[in-house]
Amino acid sequence: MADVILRSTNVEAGAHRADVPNFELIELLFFAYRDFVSEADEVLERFGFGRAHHRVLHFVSRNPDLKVAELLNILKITKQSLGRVLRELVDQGFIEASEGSSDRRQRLLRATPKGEELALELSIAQSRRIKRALEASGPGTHEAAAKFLAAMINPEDSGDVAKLVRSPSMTGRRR
Amino acid sequence: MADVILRSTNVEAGAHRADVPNFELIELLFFAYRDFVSEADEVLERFGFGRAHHRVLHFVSRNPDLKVAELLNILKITKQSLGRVLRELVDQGFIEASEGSSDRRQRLLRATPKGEELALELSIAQSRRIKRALEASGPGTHEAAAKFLAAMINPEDSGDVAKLVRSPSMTGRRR
DNA sequence: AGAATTACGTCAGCCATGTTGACATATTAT
DNA sequence: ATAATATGTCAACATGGCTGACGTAATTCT
Repeated sequence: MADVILRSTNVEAGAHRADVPNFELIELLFFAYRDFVSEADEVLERFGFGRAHHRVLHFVSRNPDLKVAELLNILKITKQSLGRVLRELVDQGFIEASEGSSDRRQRLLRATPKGEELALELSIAQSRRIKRALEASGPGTHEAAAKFLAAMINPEDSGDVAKLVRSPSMTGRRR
Repeated sequence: MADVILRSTNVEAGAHRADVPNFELIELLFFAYRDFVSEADEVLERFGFGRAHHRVLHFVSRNPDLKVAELLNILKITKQSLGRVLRELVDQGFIEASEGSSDRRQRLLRATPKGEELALELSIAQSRRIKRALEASGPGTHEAAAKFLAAMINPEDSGDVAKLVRSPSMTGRRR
């Protein structure tokens, strides 16, 4: 399989302690995320969906009446890219859109029961992996990991994200 | 502390505690990884490279004389996908290939000095974010985060990855 | 009221990067 | 000698990003 060789020297003579790259976490993030996102693939395949659909469905499901602009801000993609997958999700009855109450230009997105079901199935699959990982690590790992990951997020977004992660359907506008 | 409150709706009446998805970590992983990988984009753009080039260069740089098959196993992509980006990296002098000593069919990949320089620049940029995140979190976060992420990796690969990540310059052969 | 801005959608095309399948070449193993 | 292996390559296709341009309805500004 992967007979892998690693080496230690990568830091030249004058390199500062602060400049020594943390290869360990760089690589662990890569491998962990690689396997984490692939977790849902089989489920998605049953519906002819890809990872883009997963992301959209997830955040819509978690934030009922999410506005399109907010979703774009979360995903950091263009409206054209979003448009394609969102249209498929709406056409196939996983997501529905309603008119904004105060502002009728807005489309408020929410998952249908069918959409909720799929979103939940996907979340449960990914959560199984997380649960296993947390159990394999020591106590307090959950808090430490959450803190670390939250601190990895761009500070401009961390406010929104904090709100988003902890209190869904709380439409926070930014700056 | 990551004061996070999971939403209680979304879990039907009969749902087991074990089936309550960990939305917090699912979303933190998404946001953290999103910003983590985007970190290197500006640097890569200077060379007309994308994230695929980054991944290839990173693992080749970290594992001199890496075999093509090993690289494919790390990245979990097809040789055709690898071929394109690898060719560009070789053509432009960031990676060079030599004949395998014991098996002359193999191509042993390693970064050139130019390649090492770029790989290091990219790693340092990503490590700055990691360093900041660790400093913002409590002591012991580093170990906890590493443990958690390692445990998130598919068990079939975790052996390889463990070798890869933590024991540089160790010509480990397995299975 | 009229003009400007905003929220959203859409058409068209391009690019990066993944996929499958088939086939070629050299080298090594049986 | 034959088979298996390591790698490369051609061709076609899918997914999911992107930019640019333009349209429409609704809201806001003056």
